Amino acid sequence: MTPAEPGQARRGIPADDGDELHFCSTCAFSAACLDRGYDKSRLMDLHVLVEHSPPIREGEHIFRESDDFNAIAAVRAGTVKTYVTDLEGREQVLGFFLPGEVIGLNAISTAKYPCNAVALETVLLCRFSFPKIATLATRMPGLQQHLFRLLSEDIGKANFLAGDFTAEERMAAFLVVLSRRYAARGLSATRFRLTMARTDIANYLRLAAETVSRILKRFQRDGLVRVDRREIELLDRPALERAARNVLRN
Amino acid sequence: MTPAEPGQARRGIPADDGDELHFCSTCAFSAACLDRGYDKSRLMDLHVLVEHSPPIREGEHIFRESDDFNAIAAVRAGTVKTYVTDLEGREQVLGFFLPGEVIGLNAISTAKYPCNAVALETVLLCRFSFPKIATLATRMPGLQQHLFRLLSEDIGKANFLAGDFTAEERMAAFLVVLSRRYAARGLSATRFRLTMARTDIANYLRLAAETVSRILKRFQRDGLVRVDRREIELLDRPALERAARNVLRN
DNA sequence: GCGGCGCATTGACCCAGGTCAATTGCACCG
DNA sequence: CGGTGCAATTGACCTGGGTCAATGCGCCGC
Repeated sequence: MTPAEPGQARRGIPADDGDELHFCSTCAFSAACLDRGYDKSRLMDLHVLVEHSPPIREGEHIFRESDDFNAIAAVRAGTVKTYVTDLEGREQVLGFFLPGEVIGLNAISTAKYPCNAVALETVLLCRFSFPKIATLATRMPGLQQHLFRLLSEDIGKANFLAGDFTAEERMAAFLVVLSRRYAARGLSATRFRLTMARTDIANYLRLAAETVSRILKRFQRDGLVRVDRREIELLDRPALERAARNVLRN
Repeated sequence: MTPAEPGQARRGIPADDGDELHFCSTCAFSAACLDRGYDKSRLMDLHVLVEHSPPIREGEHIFRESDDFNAIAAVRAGTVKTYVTDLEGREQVLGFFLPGEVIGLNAISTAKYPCNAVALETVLLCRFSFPKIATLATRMPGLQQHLFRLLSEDIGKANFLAGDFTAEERMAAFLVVLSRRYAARGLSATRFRLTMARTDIANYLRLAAETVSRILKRFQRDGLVRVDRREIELLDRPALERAARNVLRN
């Protein structure tokens, strides 16, 4: 079972025999199901089709480009990086996935994973066979709705990288978004660990690693953040939000 | 009813009274339903929940940012541009939608349209109430699958803009993709009309309009294309594909 | 403690593409 | 047919951020 995380209660569904039907607290589907009431027999269905992965160690791949698609997965612990490599073998980071987030959604259309996914630290997953969860969704409208929403959300996330923003705007937005995502999981919004290397951040933001260094240094000089190796503390959140406002638009 | 288009047969489903249940030939859902066999009563359901829009003239909006989301729509004719405006009022073009393509999918997650959609020429739509089509999808697994696929596809399209590509790569990829999309609709892959202004292309590709001009001119000088106002002919498709290979990765 | 490794930082330089300012050219119109 | 207006083009110049090369620094094994 998932270790309890700071600031977040473990979720469980009382079954009528007094036992509890446990969902891992970070699983992206537990909240959806709990929020809409449930039909116990169907939650059982959902529970049964989950497969909790053994720990995946740093550097190990979860799937590779053009592998057959069969399952989506919610990250339970750790960080997953997705990337593609271009024809010259250069890596292009597509995204980072934190606990509670779902990987593999972009594989549905082609039935092959269109990118690689690798663990940046020890990772635990909940895997869901996609055919099975889709079938189940036909009987659980709430689940279907949740899947539609997850997919739709990911379309919107594209804008983050798509705009022609300055290096500073990108970096600020990256930090603010990370902070929000950690906060949504009940972790600190102001102090957290950058679990990815500078080169990965740079690559993701379509910047040079050198630029990331320089911008972080500038942010630190201006009192926006304090950085120590991979630990970061956001000191002036409003200023960061302001710097990111064109990217985040709210 | 939709006027027949060159190179594409009109689709119809024979009903047992000898009459035909017509789907507009460009509607994104007709193919999905026809390809998987059908249950006539349910196709009727789908047919009934379609609302064919009256013509929307150039410059008219289909929806605006933060409008309540209620329907997705397949483009039947014309081109739709989606865009957002940043805090300084500058426009950011998110995409162009040609006949057969579906707009509004990125609105599902928030229940509000996250962008504006405007007609670039006279546009005809098939609107589908989203709650209704979602409900219907629970009874038509093929339709649900199709919706999942459409959504998943749009996630992938993001990469197109996300990479750090050169102006030349972007422009070449834009032309190749347009060509493929027209070809998929049975139109010419080598001669077509750029239905959007240069500034829109530039904005979409995150380039300056001047750069688009210069690149098109360079392509023309090198014999890759012939451009006349908004008409374009692709003369050296292999060279364009080569120029776009890093973006398209295949 | 020492050497080596890999990530991160810093500095010097350069260039793709942005910006600004004209100019062209098509379309529409009275 | 000249005038008006907007999109597109062209040229001159500038700069954000990339590239390259060197250096720093925490960490690990020995």
